[in-house]
Amino acid sequence: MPDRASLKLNDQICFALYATSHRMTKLYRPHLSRMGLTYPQYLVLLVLWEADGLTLKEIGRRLYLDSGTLTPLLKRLERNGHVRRARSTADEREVHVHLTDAGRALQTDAGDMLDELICDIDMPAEDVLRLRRDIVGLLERLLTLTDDGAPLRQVV
Amino acid sequence: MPDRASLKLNDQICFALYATSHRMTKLYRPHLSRMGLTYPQYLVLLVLWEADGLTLKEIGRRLYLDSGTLTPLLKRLERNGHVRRARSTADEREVHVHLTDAGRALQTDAGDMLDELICDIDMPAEDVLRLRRDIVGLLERLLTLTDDGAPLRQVV
DNA sequence: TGCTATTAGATTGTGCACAAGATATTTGAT
DNA sequence: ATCAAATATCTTGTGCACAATCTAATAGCA
Repeated sequence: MPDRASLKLNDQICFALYATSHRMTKLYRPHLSRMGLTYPQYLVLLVLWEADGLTLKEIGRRLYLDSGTLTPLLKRLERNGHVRRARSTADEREVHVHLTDAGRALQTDAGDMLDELICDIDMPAEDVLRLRRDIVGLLERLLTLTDDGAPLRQVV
Repeated sequence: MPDRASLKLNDQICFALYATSHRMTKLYRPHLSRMGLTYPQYLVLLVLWEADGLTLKEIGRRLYLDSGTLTPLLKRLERNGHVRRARSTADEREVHVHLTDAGRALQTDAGDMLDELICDIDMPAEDVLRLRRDIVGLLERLLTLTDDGAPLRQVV
């Protein structure tokens, strides 16, 4: 008979992820707050800085968020003057999201923020890169389990 | 002059943590749902299975959650018959949280769930352990920056 | 051309997170 | 003993997450 899984809190990798993710958000919060953003709003801007004018659907695909989360979030970003939402003329089901000048301008502030946070965390860049790569490895494994869309690998 | 930080979404370790944590919760959800629990409620039970009768304050310290999150969460756990809340007689400011028989009984189901999830994820135990240790290493670094909590007890 | 299925997004409802502020109890210094 | 500070919890308000459901637009096809 194989070992039973540990039920101790501090053995759970899911709790390590949960706590670390929230703590990281907490580190960003005061900086983002100064820019008038929340953390998920900042993620949307990261996406748009790379590819402006994407649809809600595509933003959601990249961030793993659905319309129930993004619709109100994008409305707040629009109300605060960071983006503009526009129905596609070609396909009126789609909503394209475009940066405003104000939204584009925040990219510089975000760069400054990241430089500062990286300095604060003060971990060897190599270690951070490796850790990110390992976490993404786990993420990809989870995606094959929960993504009912197009699983790359079938788990036996 | 040092390199500027990358603003690409997929270079952000914070996003890797964010996405992986949510995805992990998604993997737990159907199992927990069958047990009548949400993921944060399950975390509270993990704590109580290790040490029953803790105060709200101490549960919050271990999970890095404040009373604004825990008070309503514990009320739901109580409404669903998993725990009992009781003001301390010694110090009436404190609320001690005790497992009910039903709450204690869920520990067995949780063990079965974990065995199943570990099997689904199907990663070498060694890799998972190392990854958890590395994530906790980052967490502890973050705690020294935002610090108002006690560090995680390092296991193994 | 009509009908059906699919798709994109919006809405509703529940449950976290967490900041800020209120309340009640206890502690500690006079 | 008295009152100010500290402490534990509760409350309120904002903003995610996400399941479930709805609506409108489009695509596919007989």
